Amino acid sequence: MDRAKKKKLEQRGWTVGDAADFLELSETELRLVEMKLSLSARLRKAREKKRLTQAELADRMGSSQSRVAKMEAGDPSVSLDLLVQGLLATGASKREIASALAGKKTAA
Amino acid sequence: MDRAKKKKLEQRGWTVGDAADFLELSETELRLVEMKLSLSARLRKAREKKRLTQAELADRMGSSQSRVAKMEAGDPSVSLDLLVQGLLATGASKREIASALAGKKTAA
DNA sequence: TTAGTGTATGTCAGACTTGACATGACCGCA
DNA sequence: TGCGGTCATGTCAAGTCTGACATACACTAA
Repeated sequence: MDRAKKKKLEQRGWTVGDAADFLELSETELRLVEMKLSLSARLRKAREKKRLTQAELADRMGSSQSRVAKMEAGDPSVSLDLLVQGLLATGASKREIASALAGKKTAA
Repeated sequence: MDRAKKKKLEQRGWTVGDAADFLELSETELRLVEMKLSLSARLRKAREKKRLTQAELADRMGSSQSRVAKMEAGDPSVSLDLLVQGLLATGASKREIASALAGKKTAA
């Protein structure tokens, strides 16, 4: 399955850059990882702009500080769902989330 | 939240937590669900445009016909991750996915 | 130093998601 | 009428993700 490959990648900690030697990590998977990284970067910016601590944001979304840290760190154990929930919890709009997902520059 | 809207969602199998004290959380939940529904609608359009059957798309993404059906049906058991992977498998770009996520009309 | 605040990282049981399968409904066609 | 192709829905073992916790690190102030 595709999943085995993905897991292999994840064990190397998102070696997104040059997975060339790493079997054909499908183009799709790379794009998905890129999106996640874009969102996690945006999440940190959004949280800092709101001057929230990780613990405060965690509280807002019913999660924990450690998971928020992982979200912002782009940890492979974090789903797209959770990243989006995190951004929503900072008050981001769908449009803002979409823009982050597309990889646009942080406007703030 | 709008009663009719909620009912509609529940008919599709989504359970929307509705305690008054969790109003804010429900609001973000709702937005998340809206995004998923937008993406699933877009997925069906993208697949049909490419003239792929559910089984063919499933094959492309290493999944199964039944799961693709659930994706397009907006089944709650389908994650955002999987929907995005599905769209990527149809050849959609990040920008197109972002646009779908934001709820824009299908432009193409 | 010690204390306080904020963040990072590893672990794990329990909850959730997944692919696969079975099965049924629908449609067009011979 | 049956047949082949497509899609929908339910189920479930196996796999993944999650919140919580413990702990460590960085920095600041007393």
